[in-house]
Amino acid sequence: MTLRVENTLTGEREPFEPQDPDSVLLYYCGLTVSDRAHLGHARTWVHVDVMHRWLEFLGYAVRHVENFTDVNEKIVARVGENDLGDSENAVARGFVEKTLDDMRALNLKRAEVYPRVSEHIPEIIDLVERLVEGGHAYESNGSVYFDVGSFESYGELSNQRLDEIESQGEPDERSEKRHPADFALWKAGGVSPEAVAEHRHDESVEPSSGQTWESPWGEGRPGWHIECSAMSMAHLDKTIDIHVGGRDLVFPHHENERAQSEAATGETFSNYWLHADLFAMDDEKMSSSLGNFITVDEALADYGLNAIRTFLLSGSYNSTQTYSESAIQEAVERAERLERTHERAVAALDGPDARTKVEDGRLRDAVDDTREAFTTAMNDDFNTRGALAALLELATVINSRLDAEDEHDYRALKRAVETFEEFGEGVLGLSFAEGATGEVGIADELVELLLDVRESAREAGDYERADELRTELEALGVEIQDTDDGPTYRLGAGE
RNA sequence: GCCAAGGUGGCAGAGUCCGGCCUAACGCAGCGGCCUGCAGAGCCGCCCAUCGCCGGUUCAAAUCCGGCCCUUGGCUCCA
Repeated sequence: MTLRVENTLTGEREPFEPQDPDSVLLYYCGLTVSDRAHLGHARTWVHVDVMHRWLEFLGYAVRHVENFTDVNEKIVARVGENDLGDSENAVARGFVEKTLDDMRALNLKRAEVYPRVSEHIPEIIDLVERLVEGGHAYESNGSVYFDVGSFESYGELSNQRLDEIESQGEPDERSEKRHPADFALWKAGGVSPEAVAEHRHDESVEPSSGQTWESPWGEGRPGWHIECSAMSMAHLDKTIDIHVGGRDLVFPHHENERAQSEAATGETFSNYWLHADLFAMDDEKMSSSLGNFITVDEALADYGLNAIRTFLLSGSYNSTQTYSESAIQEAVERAERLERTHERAVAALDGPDARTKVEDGRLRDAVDDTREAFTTAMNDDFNTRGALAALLELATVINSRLDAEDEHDYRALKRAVETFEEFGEGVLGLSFAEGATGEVGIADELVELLLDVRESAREAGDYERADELRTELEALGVEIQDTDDGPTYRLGAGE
């Protein structure tokens, strides 16, 4: 059973075979740090994170490189705004820090490196020089353009025909370019006032033109696409196994990246191109520029890690997902079901009724079936919804068996718990750790105390008082459940 | 206009590559029952789809072929 992935380049689902059978070189086209990250970014991150985790589960050493674009006119447009910073670099730094916080909060595995454009100007210049020397690029008024006509398979990734492409880049570039589809590798001077004006949020601030660097063609800034080629080669290799990013980047960004990389090295840039589909809000793409977004930190604060990850993983990465309150609510329920079942299984495993001599065939079969179903789903182009379904089916059997029998199969229960942790936590990145959904410490002791008070009331038949306590605790985010073994509770988000 | 992805039950969303186990997965919502002082959780069961439309291939199609309609994304910054 091998992994199959949908390759944008060929348009087909093909068996995944890395160059080195033991490792995977993965480059993820990361964020332009000009604003807080939103759920759309989180969706792609979480899916790429699960890909990373699954590849490791399959035994590959994953070398994951993910850039931050910190040189960009949208960043320049925000210089001086509020207390974001008084230079392009300072603004970018602030958002990089926030973004890393968001990533950590989403429980993403760390990349090997998070290279930034501003740190790779020499590599970018080198690459542009090679392209000029190789006849794939030309200088014009201090700017350098890639000659699309010099790369015969230009347009193959995005299925564009050269004669259908109207023009790329800003209007003022047109007169400098030989072919309208040629794109900038290096741009003379700073960011133009028009470009800055287009993205400004605060008109009262003195506009900046951003940083510039010395180059063989004079002062200037790197073009948007060249960065990923340069950083990918600098930190991975000329040829990588997987290039992944959002579907909105296929053209022109990835098309150009591929063209310039392969023109420079003469070798395949990436063997597999994976694209995550977008996240929509009211049937419209969620995006910073449209302003219709929910930030990652807001979403996490409202629903918690497990619900958000479950929500984002409830469809496949390569299909569009639409935000809706009811879809999130569904994810909340699914995530809680997994959490509760895990908790219950652990309690049973550690309790006196888990016996080594008991053999529960149904539970054992269910664990085997789950592991197989989960693996099959993940190997089928990372079908996370199917993987989640497998785990939820196991949850039903676990609950059913725990309900039905007084004594439990210790070994089977242990494997079931391990399956939850290995797949649910290890692969899907959920967290079943104690206190994952709330605070621990003194709060627990206080809740225990109130539960004792409530139990006394119940024993005395004062249900009115008992229900009142339950209702009030619930409003504070403490869910009480009465069971045969006494009351239990879970800390939730509260109101 | 060109390119791409998609149209499956009230919602959400697999399955479509390799046609039959799909009388359509997992789940949310809803309904009934068990359990419970009650509630919740859990369990058992039920309800709701012939898979955008038309035609074709086939013993057999959500799955293959052709045409059409619609939605979204890209062609300007964007995961």
